[in-house]
Amino acid sequence: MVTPVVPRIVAGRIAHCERCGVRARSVCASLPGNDLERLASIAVVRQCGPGEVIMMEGEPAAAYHNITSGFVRLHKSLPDGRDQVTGFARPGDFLGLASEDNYGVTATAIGAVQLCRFPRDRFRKLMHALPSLEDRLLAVASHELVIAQERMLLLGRKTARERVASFLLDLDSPCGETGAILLPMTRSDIADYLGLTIETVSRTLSAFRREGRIDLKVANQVQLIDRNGLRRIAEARA
Amino acid sequence: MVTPVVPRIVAGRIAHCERCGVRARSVCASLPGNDLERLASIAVVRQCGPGEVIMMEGEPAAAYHNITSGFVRLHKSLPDGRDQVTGFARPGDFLGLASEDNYGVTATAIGAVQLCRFPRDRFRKLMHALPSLEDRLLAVASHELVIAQERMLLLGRKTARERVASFLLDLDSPCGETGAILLPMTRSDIADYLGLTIETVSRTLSAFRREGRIDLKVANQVQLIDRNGLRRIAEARA
DNA sequence: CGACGCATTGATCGCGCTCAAATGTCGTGG
DNA sequence: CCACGACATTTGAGCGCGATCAATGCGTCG
Repeated sequence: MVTPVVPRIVAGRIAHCERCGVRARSVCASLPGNDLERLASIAVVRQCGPGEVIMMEGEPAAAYHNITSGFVRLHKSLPDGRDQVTGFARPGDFLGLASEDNYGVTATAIGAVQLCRFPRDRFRKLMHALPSLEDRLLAVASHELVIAQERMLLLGRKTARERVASFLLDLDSPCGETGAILLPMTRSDIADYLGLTIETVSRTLSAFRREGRIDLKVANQVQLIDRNGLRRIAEARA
Repeated sequence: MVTPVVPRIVAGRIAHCERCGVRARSVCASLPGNDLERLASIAVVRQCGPGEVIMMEGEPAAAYHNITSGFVRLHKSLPDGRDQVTGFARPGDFLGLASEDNYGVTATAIGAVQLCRFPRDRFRKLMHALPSLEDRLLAVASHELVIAQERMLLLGRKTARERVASFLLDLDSPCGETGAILLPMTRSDIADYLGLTIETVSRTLSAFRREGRIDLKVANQVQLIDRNGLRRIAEARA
């Protein structure tokens, strides 16, 4: 078994922020040492298995969460089962911001997930005491809004090819320029993210492979070959 | 000519917040009298004609805006002209939140628009000095995110009938239960908002009229008749 | 009046969905 | 090691919703 960067912590125990591998990427980065301790004091570490629901659309927003390891699917559903993934969350991402009194989306663990849970009231009180934390949250929320607007353009106006190309390029940057992209999510997740069906996603990936734009070693491992070509497709240029 | 609720103010003049008709609806509502004056001191009133661009996607985010009268179209475009309206803004709404260093969307005046312009740096400085203002902005951003997620579900997964029904019901509440809904935007705006074409929007509205769910007195005046029926369609129930 | 812009309606097309089958992948147990 | 089943992915065939192309209606303004 591979040793994770983040040390395994028993669920329910207090977080050890100073050793946390995602601190630099997360909202916690805005806090100096002693303030970080105050945040840590209200955090509870939680473990989730694959498919486990972290928070449920429509239910009272009891807590905020910060992912320390694993991937999470954020999604909304229609009564007949149609599902729209609004986003994927990675280690360091903050969940629950998109809430008023009730959660707006459901968060489901894709694989094993570890996160810090902050009870809503205590977190909000602390946020008011720590201006740099609120600053950071506003920045995160604004950034999420920009992402959301980009996704509306994708969902409302882009073709299947453009959607899949955009998706591949979005995944590209965080994973670095070398090596293949590892997809933590299934075709079904991707389809629900892009507003398509699994078949269309699969067909489009196969087409990109035939055209020499990508290489599919295994189903969940994509190597980008012709980034510029994909970029042209994604942005609908030429 | 109809006298507007908000007194006409010459462009470039300082705002008169205490007389402002939209104060209760906007971010300014979070501020007590003397703080409001500080905000007013950095505000510049601006007038825009129909079609005028208030801010442009990709350009440096030089200022925030608060609409005091008129309607605004927020949208993103693809190089080939395809356009996605990410939202409509009404009096009291705050623009520019969805920005990092550059604007993420373009804001275009639909009719005549009047707004308060806050230079970015001065506004951010003031925001840090006035916690209740930053609080309010975070609340606004969170709310916008919830709206955005709902729209992703609509754009990614709903049928044309479901989209149009959702649109009509969304417009319904702010306009009250009685009388017809006045649509300030064109069919083209609605289509770009719903990820459809003008023809499909028009056909769907006609279908709803034939089915006795709505009444179309004139093209931009819709009377909802069967709200429950529309609700069933919008939510894809039964 | 005619010209223009916006909305509606009609006819046809095509992208992406649906239904169906084949193929691949992985874990489990003989 | 292979046989087997469960499940994810790929591929194929045909269809339908919404787009496209085109014509008409309709209100406003010069």
